[in-house]
Order: sequence, then C-alpha cells, then structure tokens
Amino acid sequence: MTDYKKTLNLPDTLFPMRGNLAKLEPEMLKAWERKRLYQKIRAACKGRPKFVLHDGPPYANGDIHIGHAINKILKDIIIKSKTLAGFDAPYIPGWDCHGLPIEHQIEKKYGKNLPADKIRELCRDFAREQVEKQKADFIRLGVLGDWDKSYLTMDYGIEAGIIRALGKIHKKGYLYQGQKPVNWCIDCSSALAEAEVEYEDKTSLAIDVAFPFKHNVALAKALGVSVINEPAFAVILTTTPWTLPANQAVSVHPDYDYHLVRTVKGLLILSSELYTGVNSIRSSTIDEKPVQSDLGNPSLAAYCLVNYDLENLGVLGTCKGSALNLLELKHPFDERSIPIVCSEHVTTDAGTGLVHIAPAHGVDDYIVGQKYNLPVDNPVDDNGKFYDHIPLVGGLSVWKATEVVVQELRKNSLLLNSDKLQHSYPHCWRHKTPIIFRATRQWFIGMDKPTYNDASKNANFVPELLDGQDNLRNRANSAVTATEFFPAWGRARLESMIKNRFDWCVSRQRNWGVPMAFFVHKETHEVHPKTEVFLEKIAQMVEQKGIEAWFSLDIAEFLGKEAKDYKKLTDTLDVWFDSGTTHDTVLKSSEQLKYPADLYLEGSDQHRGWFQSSLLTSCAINGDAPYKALLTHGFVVDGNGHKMSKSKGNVIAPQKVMDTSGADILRLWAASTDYSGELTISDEILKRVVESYRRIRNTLRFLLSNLADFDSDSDFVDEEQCLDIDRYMLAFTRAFQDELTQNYKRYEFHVVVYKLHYFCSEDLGGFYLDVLKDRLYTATTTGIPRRSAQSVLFHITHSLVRLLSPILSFTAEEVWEHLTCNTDDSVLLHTWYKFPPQPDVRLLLQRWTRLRELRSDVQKKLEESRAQGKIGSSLSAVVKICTSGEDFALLNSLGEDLRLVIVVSEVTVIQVENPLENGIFVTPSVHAKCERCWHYRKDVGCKEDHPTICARCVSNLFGPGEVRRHA
RNA sequence: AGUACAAUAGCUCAAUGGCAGAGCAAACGACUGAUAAUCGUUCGACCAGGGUCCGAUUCCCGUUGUACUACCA
Repeated sequence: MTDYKKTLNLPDTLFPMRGNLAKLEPEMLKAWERKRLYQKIRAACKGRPKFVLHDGPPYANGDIHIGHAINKILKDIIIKSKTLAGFDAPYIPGWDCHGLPIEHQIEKKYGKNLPADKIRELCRDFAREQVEKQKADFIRLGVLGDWDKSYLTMDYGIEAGIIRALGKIHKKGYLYQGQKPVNWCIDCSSALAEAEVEYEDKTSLAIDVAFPFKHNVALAKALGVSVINEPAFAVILTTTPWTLPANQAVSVHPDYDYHLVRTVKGLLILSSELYTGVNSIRSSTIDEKPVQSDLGNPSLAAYCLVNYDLENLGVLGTCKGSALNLLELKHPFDERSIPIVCSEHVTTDAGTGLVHIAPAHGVDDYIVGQKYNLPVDNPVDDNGKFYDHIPLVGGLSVWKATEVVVQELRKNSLLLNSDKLQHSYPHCWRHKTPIIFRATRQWFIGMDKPTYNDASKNANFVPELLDGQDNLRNRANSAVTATEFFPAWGRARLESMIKNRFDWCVSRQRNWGVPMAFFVHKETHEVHPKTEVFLEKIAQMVEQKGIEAWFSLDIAEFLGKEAKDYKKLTDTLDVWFDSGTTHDTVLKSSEQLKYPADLYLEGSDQHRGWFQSSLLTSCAINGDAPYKALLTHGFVVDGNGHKMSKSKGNVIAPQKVMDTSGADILRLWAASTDYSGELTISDEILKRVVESYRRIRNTLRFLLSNLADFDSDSDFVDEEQCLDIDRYMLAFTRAFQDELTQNYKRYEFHVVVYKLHYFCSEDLGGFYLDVLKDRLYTATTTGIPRRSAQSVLFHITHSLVRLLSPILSFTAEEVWEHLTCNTDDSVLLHTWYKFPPQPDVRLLLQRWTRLRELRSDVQKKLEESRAQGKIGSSLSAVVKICTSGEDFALLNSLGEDLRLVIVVSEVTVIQVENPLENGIFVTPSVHAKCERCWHYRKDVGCKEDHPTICARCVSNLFGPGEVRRHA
C-alpha cells in the first residue's frame, strides 16, 4: 500500500501557531533598534508629503498606566498607517518636566527647607529618571519613534524657547498683572496650589447681615410699589465675617423672586424661592419653631425669619432679582456705597438668596466682580493681618477681626442672627490650618485684551477670520472653526470652553519652573522698557545653562545703576505654559516636524488642558491654531464601566498585560475598542482579544504555510490566467483593502479590527481557504491550478500583513520575515500593497457573492443530514440542487468544479419549472473514498496498480494533471 | 450641582422613526491533511421607567456610567 500522503502538497511553515509574544517582542525590539528601523523609515520616506502628529508630552512622574498606553498606541497606529499610506510621518515623543507635582516629590523626599537651586537640581534629576522609566515602557509597547531625540520641556533649548515664547506673547500686549484670589496659607505666607489644599470640617460663625438701602424710591420702583417710607435692608448670610471689610457688592440671582417683608426690625429683602437645602443651617432652631404659615411655602424668607425670631408683618412687594440689579446699598460699617449685582452662582439651599461679594476673597466673587468692574481691593497682608490703614480691623488677624466685625454689626443693629456652623472648609495640607482666599498680584494672559501689533506683518494670521475685535478670545474662536475634530463634538466642547474661560493666570510662586524672566520696577511693578532685548539675552544664557541662569543672574550686570529700582521677578510659569508652547519650541525648531501639526491626539481631558493651552499660545503668537485636526479618546474604565482605582482593585497595568500576553494583545485591544467613548478593559475582554488574536495569527500561519514552495519570481500566474474563484478573491481582497485603508484614514481602528477578523474567519477560513485546500494539497505541485491559488494567496498575504502592521506590529513583522526571508527589511518600510490591474470585476464579484449564498444554503442542508447521522464529513455527501432561472445557469456554469466549491463529492444541478420544486437534497455517497483526496468517487480504483485512488488523483500524479477553470 | 459624551446578545462592534446585523464566547456536531487548530449548525440583545408619534432601539424627559467644571456665601 502506497502512502499517498507523501504525494500531497501539505502546508509547511516554521511560523509558530502560538505567538509567545511576551518573549519574542523584546527580541524584535532589539532587532529594530539594531537595524535603526525608525531612521531607516525616515530615509525611505524622504521627499514624501509630511504628516505630523505632534506628541503631547506626558508628565514625567510615575509609571505609565493604561491611559498612557492607549494614548501612545493610538498615536503609533496613526503614524504607521500614515506611513503605509505614503506619507512621511515622523514621531518625536516628548515629556513635560517642570511643575509642582515633581517639586512635591522632591519635598516629600528631602524636606522643604532646601535651597531653591538645590531643589531645581534634584527636580531635574528626578524628572530625567522618570522619563527614562516611562520611555522604556513606551518602547516596549511597540511605539516607534525618535526615542534618542525625544524632547523634554526641561531641555535647555526648550527652556530658552519658553522664555522667548513668553516674550512674544508679551510683545503682543496680552500679558498683564492683576489681583486674583488664590488659596493662601497664613502659616506658609504663601499661595497654595489646588493640590496642596485639603478639605476638612471647620466650625465657623455664620451671620446674617442687613445692608441698608440708600434710596427707597429706587427700591420702590424696582418692586413696583408706590412708596416705601421705612428703612429697608438687603440681607445676606456669610460664614466668613472677616471678609466684610472687603465687601464690594451684594449679589442676587436674576431669576429668583424676592419679597420685601415688613418686620419690627425694618423692611427686609429676602428671597421667596423654595428653600432647597437639607436643614444643615441652624437646624435646631428650625425644628423647634414652626414655619410661619402666612408666607405659605417654606421659602428662604420664611426660614430666615424663623431664624431671626421675627414675625412677618406683611409682604410689601415682590420682584425678580434682575429688577434689583444695580440698586445702591450702604456698606454695614464703612462709608462706601455698594451695588446689588446679579449672579447665577446664588443658590436656594442655604442663606437668604442674597450673597455678599468680596472679589478679593472668593473665586465666584472675583468672577462677578470682573463682570461688574468691581475693585479687587485686598485688605489682608501675607500673614493674614489687615493692613493698618483699614478702618475698624486694621492690624488685626482675620480670625480676630471676625469678633470685631460682629460687635460692630451688633452695635449698628445690622446683625440679624449669628450661629455656629460646621462645614467643609479648605485647609493647608502641611499645617492643617484653615486657609483663606486672598487676592495677590499675578500675571495673566488676557483673553479680551486687544492685540498689540499690526496683524498684517504676520503671514499666518487671517484677519477676516476674526469675529469682531482682534483679541485672543476671538482669535481662538476662529482657530477652532478652522480645526477638524474627531469625533465632531470636540468642537462644541472647545468652543464653549474658549467662550467661557477667564484670563489665564500664568504665574506661579514655585521653584521648579521656567522663570518669568522680567525685571519689574520696585514701586510701579512695571516691566523694564527694554524687556524685549533682555529676554533674548536671558534666553541665550538659559540655552547654555538652563533656567538656573536666571535665578543666579546678577541684576546689576543687566541694569547697571538702574538695578536699585528693579527686582528680578521670581515667579515661574504655569507648567501648562511649557507644554502649551511646544508648537513654538518643538514643532518650529525641528527639521523633521512642521508647524502647524496635522494632528494633536490626547484624552478628552485635554480640551481643558493641552489642546487649549496650545491653542491660546499659538493664537497669541501666530494668530492661528497649531493643529489642523484634533483627535480625542476617552478614559479607560473597567468591565462594568467604572473608573479604575487602586482601592477598587480593578486596575489593569499595561506592564502586566505585556509581560503575560504581549504588547500586540494590548495593541489589538486598544484598536478594537471604540475610543471615542470610554474604553473598557477587563480580564474577560482581554481573554476575548487573545482569542481573536489567535484567529488572525492562525490565518496568517496557514497562508504562509501554503506559500512555502511558491517563488514569486518564477511561479506567478497572471491574473487573466487564474481560475475564476481566485480572480474573484483577488478582486474581493482589493476591495477589502480599499475599505480598510479608508477606515484607517478616518481613524476608525475598531472597524479595521472587526473587518480584519471577519475577513480572516469568514471570507478566508469559512470560504476561500476551505475551498482551496483540495486544490493546494492534491493538484499537481507546479501546475497552473495550484500556482493560480498560490499567486492569489501571495497577494492576499502581502495585503493583509500590511493592513495588520499598524496594529499588530510585532506579529506583522514576524510574518514579514517568514514571507520575505529578508531580515534587513521590515513591513513598516513599505506602503499599502499594490495589486495587479484587474479590469471590470463587477460581474465577477456579483456571481461569486451569489454562489457563496447558495453554498451556505447547501451547508445548512448538509448539517441536517449530519445531525441525522447520515453523513459525517461533507465529502461523504452527494448533493442534488433543484433550481431554476439565474441560479440554475450560475450553478450549471461551474460544471464539474461546482462540487469543489461546495466541498462535496458529487453535485447535480437540475433545472425545474415550478419554483415550488426548488430544493437541496443530500444523500450519502455510495462510492469508495479516494485514499488520497478523500472524495467519494465512482472512479476510485480505475488504475489497476493504484486501486485506492480516484481518476483525478491518477491524472495529478501520473498524467497531465486535472483541468480546472472555476475553482 | 452644571455641561458634554455614552448606554444594543456573556464580550467587542453595526444599522435604523417601520422585521435589530456581525464576529467572538457558549451549546451541539464534523473532521483528524491549519490539530492546544480547522469546518458546520444552533442559541442569544435595543438602560428600569415616562412622554411625542399611526409607529420609538432611534426624538424628548429620566436613570446609570465616564470626563470636565463647581464644591460655595
């Protein structure tokens, strides 16, 4: 008996079924580094149109988490797909290195009493360490980039660039100094950043204060009543009585209703809106006393009167808060007049519906103050004491002042109530003492300040884009209009943020940051008139020695005898300014990159952050956005849609996934998830990803294994000589590639993954390869039918490996090595596969689409027989198809090849007149099974010396080989 | 609390003001020439609720989640 298995062309490859990615990927990374792959790609892409994705610098602190991973992977997929699409797409990764979080790390480790230059030195070292750690992980993800020349915002050149950028913005007239309330710790004598504040319970004195109206006539008019001839008061509640000396207004909500209520203590303005708070304010009082019924609902006014122990003697009038706008009040213990203003931040869950406004002591107050042009006079010094010249409380600490204020109010009969209140209050994280809000001198970039220059000089700036005046807000607005957004809602988000944002406070009182390298006049605080010249000189010094050059600089060297009138500004820049100006310090100065970038890609939080800081600085400097398009991805959450936290224990570390499953699994996950919303990850999800990876990998393996003996130089069969099904699959794959490259272009990677997977399992595994196996294995090795199949498999593999490579970079490279046997080459050095020309494939596609449907109909019937135990393998079956019309013609046209498409041993197609007679009938074959090709054929044994094989095999083995036209 | 985005089968994704479509998983079966693979068949879903409409998975309200902002007199 002959072993016919040896006569078959069975699959053969060294490409392993299991990826063993965790082990192989690091080796491949070494190989990429060894052959300088990134630099090779740059050389190969030279002269092509550029596509610049500018890397938003992650903050150089802590190990990378899954959020970093998704961001870098998406960027990498884009860079690679753009390269394949024929662009020169460089990638220069960056890091954000200055700022408070790093300074904190150093303080935590070394204490906070180090000299400033030592802190900066330690910070610099720390940041460098962090960068190296993160860089190693990013590289491990398979992210290809110029890691040797990555940019750090603490590079001396960039530090100098930041100072120059500040100079440019200053020159345009956007920079100004102003007072703004900040968190202030009395014990630190310093401003605190948000991160240095913690909330704790504190007991404060809550007092209700009556502000006398100055003009009853105006009040009467507002209320629509004829006359008011008793003293009237607007009543406010405050838990910080010490802020009353800085009071500049009383605010009402424009849409709330307000009553003028008669009491024995005078006429009081109180809101008649429903009280919506829980009884947190003086609850004991409320519980004990019934709410006055003649006011009807439990309104704020009703609650207040109960608290004040006053009887409602009648409501004289009612009006909307907006009607009270700009009425004049008398300050309760100062001679000043103050206005009533309107503000949306007034609420009904506590107080009177009227709020005392001290712009120097509260952010909301400050905002309202800006709107109404109220002065930001701050009466409190660095140590929390009122300045000596302040009446009543001069020289007192704010806490002492509280008592004095209360006494004064009581004396003036303007105190309606006072009570102790426990509430959450900000405290200094170091001293654990209550902080205060206090306005200090800060530097701002003005959103609405007119641009100071003639715009015509600026090549990029298009004045007609501006909506109205040339200022930063309008410039930013126009720039947003000119930007493309993925997904589209990003535009509305950025737009509304630009519209509503306040001036950008760019100064910080910290050590680890780029200095605002100004000389300011000791008396007037004005910057030196020659600032422009100085800044350039300083920038040159910083270029040599880093920011330390400024801090160690001798003022006399610069200013000579003027030095005594000026001081060096010790403020540093908000770290967002550093990253926000990378379009100026990195894009413009790099030979590889260009301004503006084609794309910025970050998490959705960066609408508030980097997207905006970059937009503002670029609009200030250039008049337009530093990017043509913005792409946003969501945050990573767990399988239940909840955010990851250590305490919940649902954190998935990218390092762990890479070390167990491999980076390609993480990449496939990242690509398969729709990033426009939140991205879910869990062990189950990863398990599914691994399974889907295996499917793709196995398909590639099968393709490779059937190309083992195929030499593309000598064995290629021209398209027109290929069998019908091969020509169909070629056309199909071309269309498939076109679709996928479009999906790549639109950044729809999850669609790419889905389609790739479908293609591998349905189009290839479930159809084409299934049909092809017989021909590949049993046909004459070098005959046209087999070479035709291999030619198309070659095209498919080359197309597929490229389509995979932006996502499954490691696996694609591994395939590439097996496919080309060239270890110097890389799939990433190529562009999308160029298929041979194939004119007019419409009919071809149509025919086979229908054939596949009919094939699937037969398979259902086969399964029925199989379930009944009539047949096992589909080759053990004989099929009779009764049909009519086009289907008959189509099936019949395949002739003998039809059974090979359906993968059964025998098919007869019968034309019927009546559609009711349509049907598919399956019976077991009565013939012997050919030992070689496993078909059940009547002609098995037709050759005497080979009694166990069929005629087809005989011809393939000893004759001219079988003839096939269709499949 | 406000704003934005999201919600479809166990998982990842589609489509649609008029029968909700895939792949994976699962179940069953076949094969043993892709074999820790492969092929086939089957099973399975519109966020609870309310509204607009002849009709809602789709539009509106609400719920839940996420992000940003505000946490306050």
